[in-house]
Amino acid sequence: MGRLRLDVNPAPATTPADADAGAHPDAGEEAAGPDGEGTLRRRSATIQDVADEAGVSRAAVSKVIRDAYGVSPEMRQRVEAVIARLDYRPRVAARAMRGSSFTLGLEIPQIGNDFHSVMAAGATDFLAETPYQLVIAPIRDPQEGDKAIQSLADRQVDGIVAVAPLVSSDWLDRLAERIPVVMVGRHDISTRYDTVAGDDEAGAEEVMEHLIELGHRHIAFLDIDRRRGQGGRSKTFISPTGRDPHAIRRRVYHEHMGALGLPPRVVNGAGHMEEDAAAAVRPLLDDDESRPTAIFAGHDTLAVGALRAIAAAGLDAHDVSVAGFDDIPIASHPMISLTSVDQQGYAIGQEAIRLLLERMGGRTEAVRLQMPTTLRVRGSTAPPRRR
Amino acid sequence: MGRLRLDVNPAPATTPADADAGAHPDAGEEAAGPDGEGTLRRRSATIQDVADEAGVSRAAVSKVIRDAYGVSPEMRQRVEAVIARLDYRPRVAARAMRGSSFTLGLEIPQIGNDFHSVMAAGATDFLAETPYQLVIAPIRDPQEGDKAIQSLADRQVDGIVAVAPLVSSDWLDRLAERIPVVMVGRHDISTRYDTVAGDDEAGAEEVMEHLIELGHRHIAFLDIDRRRGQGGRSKTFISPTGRDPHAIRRRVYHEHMGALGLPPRVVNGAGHMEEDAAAAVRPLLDDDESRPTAIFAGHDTLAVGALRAIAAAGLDAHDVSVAGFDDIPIASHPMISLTSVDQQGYAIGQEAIRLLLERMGGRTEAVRLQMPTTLRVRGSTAPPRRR
DNA sequence: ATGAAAGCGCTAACAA
DNA sequence: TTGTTAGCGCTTTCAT
Repeated sequence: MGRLRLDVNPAPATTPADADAGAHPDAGEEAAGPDGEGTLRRRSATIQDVADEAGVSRAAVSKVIRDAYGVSPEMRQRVEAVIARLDYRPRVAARAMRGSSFTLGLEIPQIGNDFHSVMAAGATDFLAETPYQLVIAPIRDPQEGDKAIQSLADRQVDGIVAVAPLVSSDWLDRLAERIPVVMVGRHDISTRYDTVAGDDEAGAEEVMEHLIELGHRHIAFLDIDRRRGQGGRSKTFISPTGRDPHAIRRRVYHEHMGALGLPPRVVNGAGHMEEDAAAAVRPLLDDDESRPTAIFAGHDTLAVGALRAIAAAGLDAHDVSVAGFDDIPIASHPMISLTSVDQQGYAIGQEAIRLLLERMGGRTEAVRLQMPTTLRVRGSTAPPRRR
Repeated sequence: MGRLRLDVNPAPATTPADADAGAHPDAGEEAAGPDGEGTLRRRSATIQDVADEAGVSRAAVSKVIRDAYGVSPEMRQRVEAVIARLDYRPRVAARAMRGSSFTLGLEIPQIGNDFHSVMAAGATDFLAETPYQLVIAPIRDPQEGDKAIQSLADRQVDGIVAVAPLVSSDWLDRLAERIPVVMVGRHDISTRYDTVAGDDEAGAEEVMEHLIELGHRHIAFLDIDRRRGQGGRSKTFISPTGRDPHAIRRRVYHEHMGALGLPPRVVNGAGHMEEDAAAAVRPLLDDDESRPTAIFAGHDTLAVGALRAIAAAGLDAHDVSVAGFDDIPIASHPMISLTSVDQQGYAIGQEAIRLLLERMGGRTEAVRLQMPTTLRVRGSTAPPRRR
C-alpha cells in the first residue's frame, strides 16, 4: 500500500503552442475553439493576452489588477471586461518572483490533533477579509517540523506560523532573517521571531493543585514520546532548554510531586496519537495496588486515549482520574467530560496571524505573547475511592 | 476580535542590496558577515550565486539539483559542496514558471472535521517518499470550496484533490482542462477528472436496515444545512443532481421510511459543527411523545453532537439511538461508542493521491473509484424502550 | 495617464 | 560534458 509506480515525474507542462504570432488563446471561452476537445491541457490566459485583447500595455493591466494608482476609469473598465471574458487569473508564482505570493504558511505537527485544528480555524478566520491565503503543511512525524517549515519557505510564502517545539532556535533565527516567522507554543526568547504560547506553567500548576486537593497522591504523568523518529536529523533535537510546553508541564508535575515527597511516575505516550496513549496506559491499570489514582496527560488527545483504556478496563474517575491540557472540543462532551486546561487555542491562532501580519508590515522588535489559562473541571477528575 | 490594522500590505521585499558587483551573499554562514545584525532581511543565495562560487554555469547547477543527465562526478561534488555551504534552496516559484511546483493541493471543506483529517493523513502518508509536498487550503464556509480550489490553482500546484460536493461539475471540468483534478466524495461522471467516494448508498442502507431491525420506527434524519452561506455565489449551488453524499444518504433514508409507510422527519443540522447539531437536536427531545427513538446523522460530527444533546438531557441509546457516517476515530471510544459507517477515509486519501499522480503521469481517461463500506455497530444504537 | 523595457530565479533547447 | 541563451508571467522604474 502506498507504493506508487515511479512514473511520478509530471508530464512536461509545455504545450505544443509555438505559434507566437499573436495567437490569443481565448481561454475560458465556452466555445471550445478550433482545438478539438481532446485531452491536451489548454494554456490559460496571461497578462499579455489581456493586454493585447484590451489594446493596452501589460503595465496597464497590472495596475488594474493591483488597484494601483494611475488608471483612467475607462481603461479600468475595458480591462476588467476582458479579464472577465478571458477568465484571466494572475499566476501567483510569477508574482512571487517580483514580490509577494500573498500566501501564508502554517505548519502543524500533527494533522488530526484537535488542538491544532482549532488553532488553524482561528488563523483561517482571522485571514478572512485579507488578501492572504493560508496553506497548511501537514507532517507525518512531529520530528519533521523543520522539513515542512523549510518547504513552506521554499514556496515563497510571505510569512510562516509554525508549531515546532523541537526545532532549534538558532535554525529558526536564521530562517527568520529571510522571512517573517511566528512560533506557537515556544517560550524561548528570540529577537528575530515572535512567539505565542499558553501559560503552560500556570496551567500545569492548576492541574496538580486540583488533583492534590481532590486527595490524589498516586499521580502519573502521561508524556509524549520524544524518542520516536530517532534518526539523527541535524536541525531537530530534544529540547535541551526544557522550555517546550511538554517539558514545562512535566517539570511542574515533578515539582509538585517532589514538594509532597511523592514518587513521580512518568509514562511515555509512545507517540502523539490517542491509540498510542491508550496502549501506554493499559499496563498501568492491571495491578490494583500499584495503579495510579490519577493521570495528568500532556495533552488532551493523550488524555482521551487514557480514558479509552480506563473505560475499557471497566474503571471510572473514582478509580483513575484523568486531566488533560488544551480543552479540545470533545473534552466538554458530556460522555467524555474531561477535566482540562483551556489555553484558548482559537485565540492563539488568531494572535499568531495578527503578529505575523504586523511583522510583515514592518515591525522589527520581537513580541512574546502568553495566553492565560483556565482549568475546566469536569467529571473525569474525582476524589479517589478509599481502598 | 479579529479586526486587523490595515497595515496589511507586506513591506516590499526588495532589499537595499544594489551592489551587484559580484557580491556573494554568503547566505547561511554562521559568521554574520559585515552586515550588522540589524533587522534588514537578508537575500538568500540563488542558482547564480552557486554557479559563480563554484565557477560553473547556472545550467550545470540546475542539472545537479535536478539530478539530470550529463554532469561529471567532480563537478557534481564541487557544486554540491557550494550548495551546502551557501545553504542554497531552489525557489519553487521560479521553478513553477518553467514547469512544475512539486506541490499538490488538497482542499477540505472544514478544518476540524475528523473524517477530513483522516483523509488528509492518508494523502500525506502516501506522498511520503515522493518529491511532492502537500498543502492544505482550509476554508471557513463549506460553500467557499470553489474559492479555495481556485486559489490552489492560482498557486500553480501540480494537481488538486478536493472535497467539494457543491461545486458545479461544469466548473470542475473547465478547471480540469488546465490541471489534474481528483474529487473526493462525488459520484458524478466526468471525463476530465477522477473521483473517489465511499459507497454512500450501501452505507446508508446498512444503517437504515440496522435501525429498523432493532425495532425503531420513529427515525429522524439529521442533515447538514445547505441554506447557510446563502449569498448568490456564482459557481456554487445546491447540488441539483442529488448525487452528493448527503443527498444520497437522505434519499436512502426517505426510501426506507417510505417503504415502511413511516413519516420521514428531516432535521437541519444548521451547519457542519458538532455544536450546531446538538442545538438542532435539543428541541426534538423535549416532548416524550413526539421524540424520535433513533437518529440517523449525516456524518459523525453531527452524530457526536446529537449524542451531546441526548446525554445532556439524561437520555441514553434506549431512549434515542444514534448512528453516524464515516467512523471517525472517536466513534470507537468506549465512552462514545457510536454506531457508524466505515468508508475508509484513510484509504480514500491514499487513493485520491494515487489517482492524481497517475493523471499527472499522463493518464487521460477518467477513473471512478468507489470504496466499500462497513457498518460498525456499537452501543449508541439499541432497541427502543417500550413505552 | 500610459507604455517600453528590464529583470525576478529558474529550466531547457541548443551550441560548443 | 559543459556553457549560452531564450524565455516563463509578472511588477516596476522610467520615459513619454
